[in-house]
Amino acid sequence: MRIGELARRTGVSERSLRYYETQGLLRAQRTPGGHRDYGEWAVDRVVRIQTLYAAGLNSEKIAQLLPCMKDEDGRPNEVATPKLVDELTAERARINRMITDLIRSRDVLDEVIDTASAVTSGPHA
Amino acid sequence: MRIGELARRTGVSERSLRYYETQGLLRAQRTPGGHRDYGEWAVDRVVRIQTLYAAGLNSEKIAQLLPCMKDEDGRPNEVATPKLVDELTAERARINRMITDLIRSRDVLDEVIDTASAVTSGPHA
DNA sequence: CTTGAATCTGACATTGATGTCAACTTCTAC
DNA sequence: GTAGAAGTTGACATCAATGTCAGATTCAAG
Repeated sequence: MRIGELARRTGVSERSLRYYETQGLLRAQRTPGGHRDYGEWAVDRVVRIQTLYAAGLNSEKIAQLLPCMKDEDGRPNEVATPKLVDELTAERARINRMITDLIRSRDVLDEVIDTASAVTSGPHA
Repeated sequence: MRIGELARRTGVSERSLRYYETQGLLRAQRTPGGHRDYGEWAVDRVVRIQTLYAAGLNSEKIAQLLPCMKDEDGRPNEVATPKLVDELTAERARINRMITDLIRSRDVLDEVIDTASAVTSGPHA
């Protein structure tokens, strides 16, 4: 498929897809005329990339991580080096802190929302 | 206390504390000479601000939200308007998506880390 | 062949909290 | 009162993914 279809199917802009390529996250075959040509695997790949970006990993880490993830054949292409494992462990801790924080913030929002709802619907006691 | 101490106690840079003030998030008394003078309450306030920033809320939302949060006296100063409640509900949904995503990413990291550990410690079967 | 849609590259802009630096002022301890 | 630490404002830089635009090329369908 070409970049437009991949963008549509993943919800990621063409701009970003091209950027991923420059970051070594997403390779593409080229047509004789130079247009990118992606296989079906690209959809999963882009979703993975997005998920990892959302978790606060940067391009470099993702580029190192992707080949260590299980592929559609159920096995990774590479195994993480000790150095990478260290970095990923640190990322994991950061993600845990982030989750804790998000839950705390969500609780705050819930409280404020609940309070407002209780007031606008009128005191019941 | 003055800005240096507040920065030290909260782990937030003086630069950021001044920025919070411009965003209407943190008020300060001033000494006759113009130096900021914070009460004890400021420590909690800054921690809250940080937590909300970490959850992806921007200054404007935080500024609206803070007065609706329970204070040290256990009751909010303001109640969220319906419009704000709508926005906060949207933020809540976003936060939930973010948490889901973070957990997924954490699982991925765990898998990669476990795989690498299993390999470097030698296959046991 | 032609035409319009899609894609290409490259450059520049944006965002928003924070870093950093400069020049000046205030505070505090002696 | 003086020195040095700490604070003040204002300006400019940064980061990293993404938006946007321009000009040129390719693709696909008639």
